[in-house]
Amino acid sequence: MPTAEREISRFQVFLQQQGLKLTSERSALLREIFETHYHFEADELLFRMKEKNVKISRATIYRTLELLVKSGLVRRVHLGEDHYHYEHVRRDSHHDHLICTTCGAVIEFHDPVLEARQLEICAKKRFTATFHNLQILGVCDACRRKGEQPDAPDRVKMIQVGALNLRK
Amino acid sequence: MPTAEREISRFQVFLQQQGLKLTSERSALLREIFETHYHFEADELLFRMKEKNVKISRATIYRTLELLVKSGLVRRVHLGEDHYHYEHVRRDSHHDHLICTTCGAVIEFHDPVLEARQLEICAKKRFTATFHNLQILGVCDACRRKGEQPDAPDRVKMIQVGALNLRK
DNA sequence: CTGCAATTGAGACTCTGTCTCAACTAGTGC
DNA sequence: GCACTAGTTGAGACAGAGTCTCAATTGCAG
Repeated sequence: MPTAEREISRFQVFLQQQGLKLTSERSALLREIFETHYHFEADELLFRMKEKNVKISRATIYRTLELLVKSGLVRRVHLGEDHYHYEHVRRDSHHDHLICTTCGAVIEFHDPVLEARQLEICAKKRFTATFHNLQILGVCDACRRKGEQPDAPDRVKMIQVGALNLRK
Repeated sequence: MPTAEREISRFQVFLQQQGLKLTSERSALLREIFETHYHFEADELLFRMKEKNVKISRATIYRTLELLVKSGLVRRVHLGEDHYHYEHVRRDSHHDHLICTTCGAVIEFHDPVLEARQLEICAKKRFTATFHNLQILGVCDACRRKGEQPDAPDRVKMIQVGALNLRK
């Protein structure tokens, strides 16, 4: 469903509020982001734009991503361990991530009970939360079935290999 | 309480299991880490070692930190937004972080209810969790009291400034 | 005490992300 | 519609975190 138009107009409103302009580069990027699913990285975006013969510089990508994060249309998430990852925000559907350290799979989930408890904790500490970020690292069902090595040294090696996989 | 000796021997056991060696550099680093409280960064460690006239290269610091993370003596955490932060693990006292985006303060907390719920979620998804990482971003009590600007444009600016502060 | 595998340091390298500045536009006001 | 100007762009230099290489060194098993 290539309906990035709604998001583009939301972005335009945001830009106008800040006295900024909607350029062709910005809308091209937004279109690319909202036509793709799930998570992406800044350099991946640069590559995809090049592939489509849309000329756009790295600086502009980073600058636009910053604006998109501020506008709330895109969210920065920590997935693997490395650098930033981004995900577009369709509605206000917040979710967290289970990350398989063996195959790198990312499973999204949303749990109202968890969210509510977090707010309770913040209230107790007189902390005004604006955002949170939860990753649970471990082994997904598929990977667990494949390799069932129980002893300690092997497990360490497995984590090592998993980390490498994560870095793509 | 400068009792890094217990951790050093735990590390040695780990190293031996892996067929690795305990060098003077490694124990010096471990001592430094366990004599300090709370969070630190790799380059900060490099600087502190230089200050103490303990010669140790950047490569060795990174290599040792990797081993320490694998051994479970040190944990990698995402604090601000940038790069890695580390914290030593005294016992198995896991905790999460509230991070003030205005002043950069880090408040640790631990909540068994939250942990239990996370395990329930993993069980439901047939995911075997080994570790998790939760940061709640927001404004701490002190910062909230200081600046009480309610209107929208200012809030955006505040978040912007907060992000800058975080980067030290 | 010896041999050798593991480790170290120095510095080159990579990668992500930021900054600069001259050239270029969006879009407001006329 | 046109001109003006503040905001934007691209190219590439730059910065900082982290990794890699390789020759020299060292821990430690035998």
